[in-house]
Amino acid sequence: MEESLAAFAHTLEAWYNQTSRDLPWRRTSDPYAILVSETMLQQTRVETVIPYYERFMKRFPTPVDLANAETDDVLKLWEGLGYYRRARNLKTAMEVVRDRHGGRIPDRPEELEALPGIGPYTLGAVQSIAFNRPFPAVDGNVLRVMSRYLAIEDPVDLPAVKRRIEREVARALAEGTPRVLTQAIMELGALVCVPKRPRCEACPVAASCKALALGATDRLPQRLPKRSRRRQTVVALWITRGQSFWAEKRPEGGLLGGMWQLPAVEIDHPPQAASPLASLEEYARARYAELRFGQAAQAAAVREETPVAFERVCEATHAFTHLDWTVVVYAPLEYDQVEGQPFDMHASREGAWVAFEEISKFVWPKVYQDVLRQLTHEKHKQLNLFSC
DNA sequence: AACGCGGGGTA
DNA sequence: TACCCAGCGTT
Repeated sequence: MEESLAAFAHTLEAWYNQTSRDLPWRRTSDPYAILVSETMLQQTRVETVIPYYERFMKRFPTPVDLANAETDDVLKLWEGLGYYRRARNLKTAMEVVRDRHGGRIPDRPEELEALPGIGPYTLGAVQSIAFNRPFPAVDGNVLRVMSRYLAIEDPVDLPAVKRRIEREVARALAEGTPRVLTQAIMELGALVCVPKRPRCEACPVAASCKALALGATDRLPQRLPKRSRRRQTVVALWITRGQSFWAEKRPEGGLLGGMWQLPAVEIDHPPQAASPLASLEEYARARYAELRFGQAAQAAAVREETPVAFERVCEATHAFTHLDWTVVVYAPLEYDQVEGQPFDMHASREGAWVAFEEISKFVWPKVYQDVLRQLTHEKHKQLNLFSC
């Protein structure tokens, strides 16, 4: 067993040294650069990360640069990458590094692990890749590779299975060069030991792979069943004033935290509210009345007295991991005539009139980028509204 | 242990 | 469609 694990390590490292891809974060062992790349790579593909990583490192080359940055500027560079909490945690972590570690990423595991956003995987990645220490970094790739190599039939989601794989990887790392082997296992998972139809004929450790010997590569790794997605209809408002429209900022925590959107109502299916409104247009009217005239009873009264007609101007869908959105955008038809000049918005959260030309200064979720592209397409199709 | 949290590529 | 991706934090 010891012997086969050592062979596994050496064979894989030799393969990696010959065939590995040239990726930007592999040209350095700067712990900060490794941490930035590993954070971006969480649940995110290499090809997606590369341009984000390049821009990010150019703009925030050191921990202190990131610590001193504005959160909105950090989010702007993260826009489109998803899981925006990662960006906030990374900045917060670098504030700690600036204030308590002299601006250098700490190398002690306990100090590293205490930083927000650094979990078991990222701890292992930084320790092994940046500091060349035998800490296992077990991600989806490694779970797949090791569950096949060892023919582990239990679901890899189980903590006990993950612990076993971490143990095996740690032992392998002790037999080799951690900064090489950690990346070698992941590289194997990314290029050869892929989820569907693994390319076993190209695998350097096929000869000792138990799953291949058993003909089990197609059914491994086993995973626990996924839960189904919730569905929501989002009724959003397109309220224009000249060449501007009204937008608001989402709350800092939670889904798409701190990003901008059209004023909207998110409606569950089936409805969770005690008294759901009769139609999407009713939701649009209620939200609009709230914006114009303020909350609650006042809004309800005004809603009755000053009906406004709405036009359905655009629609978009978006699938999150845990949520399905159908966004329907309504525009009030008459307010411009009713109100020939700017009116006060009783926004319950931070809001702004956004000029079409200044859309790119704000941070938008993907689905609202789609919506805004549709709504501004005719006049502005020649402009690139979203790039920095 | 279960859930919330983005977006995109692939079969 | 469904699955999965260099996962983490909260409850």
